[in-house]
Amino acid sequence: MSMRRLDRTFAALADPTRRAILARLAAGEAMVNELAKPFAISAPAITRHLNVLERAALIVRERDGQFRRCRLNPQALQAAREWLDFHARFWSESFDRLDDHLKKPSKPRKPHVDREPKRR
Amino acid sequence: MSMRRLDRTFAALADPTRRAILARLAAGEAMVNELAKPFAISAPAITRHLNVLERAALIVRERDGQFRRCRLNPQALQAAREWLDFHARFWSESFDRLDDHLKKPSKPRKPHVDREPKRR
DNA sequence: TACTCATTTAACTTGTATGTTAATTGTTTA
DNA sequence: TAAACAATTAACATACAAGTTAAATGAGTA
Repeated sequence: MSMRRLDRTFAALADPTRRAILARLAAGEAMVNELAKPFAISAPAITRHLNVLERAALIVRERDGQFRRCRLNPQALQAAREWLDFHARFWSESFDRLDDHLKKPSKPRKPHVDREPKRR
Repeated sequence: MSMRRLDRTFAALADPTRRAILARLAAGEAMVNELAKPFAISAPAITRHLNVLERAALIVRERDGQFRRCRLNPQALQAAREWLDFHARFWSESFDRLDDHLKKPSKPRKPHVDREPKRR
């Protein structure tokens, strides 16, 4: 799995407009102008969001006469899901180990640091 | 769940350096200089990545003497996981419906007549 | 053909992300 | 106390993200 592909997937998901577009497409295919309706941004801005989603392989576009039909590519979420699922589990295990360690320290740690990190 | 929080989480995950830092931290706590070792970027750049991760609540930092100890916050992945899991399932259902639609046009179905696959 | 509609591209503006080096803060140690 | 070390902040450069308006492209229709 390519790092860049994950980069693109996560970056595409980091925008609320794009997540909303994906949520709409989950209910079924749609044309660009329908996807644009809920948003107060220009048509070119929508086109750019769709470009980002397409480059991330999250959607597919095809011409349909005068229109352009958009639909989801459900496989594209998989890589991101796998990364998250794997790490979520791994993190929990890491924390279980930390718990054990804190409950039964094999040797005394440094004394408690009673200081907050400095805030600016 | 807040949109902005998801924004921050996904944006933080969109960078390979930050994902590598998280992967390292999954193996256990670490000080900043240890986290910085694998990367050919300056210390301030690492600090900025850690700031992004902290603002996304993916990590926690605390001073430990001369050092600063970093560890994961495993809960922070949850919102992103939930979004992805929900949508991944929803997308699949969406595709199942599409399949049904393609396989069962309005006329009574004829079980052994297979339609051609979707055109590209 | 000319007109209209859907969408994209071009050109530009603005804000944010990511990196740098130099200086600063806070802690440990000689 | 002075020097060394860890990490951050300051100040700056550059690249990219995301929005705008105006023009171009491609398809349907009078």
